[in-house]
Amino acid sequence: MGPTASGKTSLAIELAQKLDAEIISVDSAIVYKGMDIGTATPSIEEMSGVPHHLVNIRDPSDPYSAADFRRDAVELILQISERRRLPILTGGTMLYFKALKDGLAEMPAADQEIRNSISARAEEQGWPAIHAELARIDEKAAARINPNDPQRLQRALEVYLISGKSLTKWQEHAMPECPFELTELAILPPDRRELHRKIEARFHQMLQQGLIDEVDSLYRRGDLHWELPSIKSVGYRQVWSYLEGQLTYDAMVDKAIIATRQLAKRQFTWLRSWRDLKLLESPLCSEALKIVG
RNA sequence: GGCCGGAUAGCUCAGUCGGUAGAGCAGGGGAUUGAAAAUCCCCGUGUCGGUGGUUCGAUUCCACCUCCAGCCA
Repeated sequence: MGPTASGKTSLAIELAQKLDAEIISVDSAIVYKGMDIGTATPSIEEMSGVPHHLVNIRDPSDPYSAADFRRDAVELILQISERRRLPILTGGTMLYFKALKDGLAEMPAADQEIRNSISARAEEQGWPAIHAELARIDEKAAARINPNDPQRLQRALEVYLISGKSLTKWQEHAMPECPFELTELAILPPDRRELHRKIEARFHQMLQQGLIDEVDSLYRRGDLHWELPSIKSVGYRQVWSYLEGQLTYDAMVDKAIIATRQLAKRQFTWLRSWRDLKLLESPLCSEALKIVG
């Protein structure tokens, strides 16, 4: 685990080579096809023959979720173990790690039509009205969810509309245990300013590698739009706005770098309170090997 | 050289009819159960460009200076 631009990918590959392991990506953007440059998906050469899983498995029009990840990761870990090899999970999507470790309560999956109808109502009546309705059917969820948080309000109401049972009721079920023994290792760069410099340099590098063209070919498909999780991801969202003429080139570069820094900050927040975490200050393979033991 | 604006938080700017000032963005902290690279919450002391003057008191009024932008020559 580690924030963006901390060196997870190359460390994981080096470890995998030394331990005869396979890599499972834990990343909500790397899963999408045709999104390689902006997600820093390792190239075939960088993978150095190490098998990678959950990379380029979804079309950007088809949203992936934490529940999808948990299901896929559990299955892959079992398969890799059967081959008598070690699975290494690496990435920066902390909710996915948490879903694997602590499980997810059983409940209905997302339903785009219901989401659309809730959004349409919010458009008319405002999110506070949605919050008020949620308070009638699920007092606990309404108390917990901020009235300004459309995404969580929508989900809580959606679960009720699909199943007739409140989110809180579903969450009262025991979470499934993690069926595996985990060694949890994180890179936590000690100098934020240094990480910020790396983030900036890396975005300029992505531009040189052809990020604009990559996003443009998604843009020109015509069936994708800015509300999709894929297109909302860091870098893609800003280049998309630039292609639409909403941002100047300079503003796009600025905003993309800022969004990446903010992503790194949220990743730090997850990691600071993570239980049982072994910390590395920099992506050093020898130290990591010692910890994995 | 003359005239006119401007100079206030890291940035863009508001404001103080004279009682030492606040938004947005950035940045920091936190939350996180099928969108999570998402979504949301909390956090604002800074020689108010410099030096003098008027005043009980000046970031605010006045003078000069410095720098930036515009117009005129």
